[in-house]
Amino acid sequence: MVKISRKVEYALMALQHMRAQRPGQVVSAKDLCATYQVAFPILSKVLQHLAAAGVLRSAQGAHGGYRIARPLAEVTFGELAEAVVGPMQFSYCLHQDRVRCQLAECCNVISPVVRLSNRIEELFYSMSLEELLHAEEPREAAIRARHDAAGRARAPARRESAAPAEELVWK
Amino acid sequence: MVKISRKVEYALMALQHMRAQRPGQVVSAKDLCATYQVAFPILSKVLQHLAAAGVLRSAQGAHGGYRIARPLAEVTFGELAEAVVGPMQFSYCLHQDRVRCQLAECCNVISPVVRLSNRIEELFYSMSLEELLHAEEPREAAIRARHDAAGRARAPARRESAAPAEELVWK
DNA sequence: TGAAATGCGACCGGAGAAGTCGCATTTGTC
DNA sequence: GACAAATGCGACTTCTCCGGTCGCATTTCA
Repeated sequence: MVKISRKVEYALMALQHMRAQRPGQVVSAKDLCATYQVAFPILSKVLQHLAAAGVLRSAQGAHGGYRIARPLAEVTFGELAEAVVGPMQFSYCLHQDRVRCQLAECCNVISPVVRLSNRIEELFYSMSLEELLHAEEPREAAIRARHDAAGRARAPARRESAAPAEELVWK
Repeated sequence: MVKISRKVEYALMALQHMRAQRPGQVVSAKDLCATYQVAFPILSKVLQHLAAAGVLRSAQGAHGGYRIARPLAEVTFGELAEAVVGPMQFSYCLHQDRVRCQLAECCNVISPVVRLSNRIEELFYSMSLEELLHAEEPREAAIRARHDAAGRARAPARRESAAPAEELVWK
């Protein structure tokens, strides 16, 4: 009855990855897809939503990509979820106009359901992404390392030698 | 991404109703359906699950029905949800054998997802039904009163006069 | 000018939830 | 003993939403 949306998992995966990059380092959706075996269009859309919500910053064009826009300690899980899957509707009861809930006339649990929804919402908006993603497990570090090595092999020291990484920072 | 299942709402409705009955008073599924405009088979199944979980006690046969088996302060929302919709699966990650998650090989968010799931589970198992249903709103009291009045009209003082309510308590 | 990236909207298929049907079983009452 | 009223339970259907796909526009670097 409570399932974390796949899109939210993808968002966490992307942020977990970016969190460990050098500051200002850009990661393209394509790269992330290759590393984590996710279909491009869907991960792409997730990243776009995160960018629209101000969690990521995007850069179009060649050598574009995404990077973290705000410290993850300042972003809550609730914000992330809402950015990726839209406003939360915990219950049929709570539809704005209540038009979808045919029980409205005789419902005796509106206040309990509201109470419950509030508790869940509080939880989500009290957890920062930093708290959630902290303490990367060895397994997770290994995956990222593998990805980074592959990236260097594919584009041998191009960015690193031709231009300092700092030039990739947005102005 | 988090929606309270309709069945859980039905369970809360039934408990909210029974909570206000006299101790030992039996309520039939049919009566509840009539009051709250819920299809009989589905509400019936919800009540059966609650009975199987020990939250309600059922009595078959004529004048049978359901009543609350344990003080609601001792039953958590988590128990209720699990009874009604089965064991919670917060994420694709967490399937026991992990066979359903094709990302397992390269997933870098297993620990965050577990952390998140635990927080939600803690919340659900820390809320008692008493806490959730307490302080019935005027609106909810009115609905129950309407139901009770209708019940007395349909079966005029039969149980009340012929036998004390206490005789309906399970032995 | 072309390649590489994001941005975005329309569409499709499948899993799971909600709801339906039908029948067996139990129990009180006449 | 027969009947009525209730729960018990499993198989089936219907529908909604989510994950995923496709295609094209736009931006930017070299």
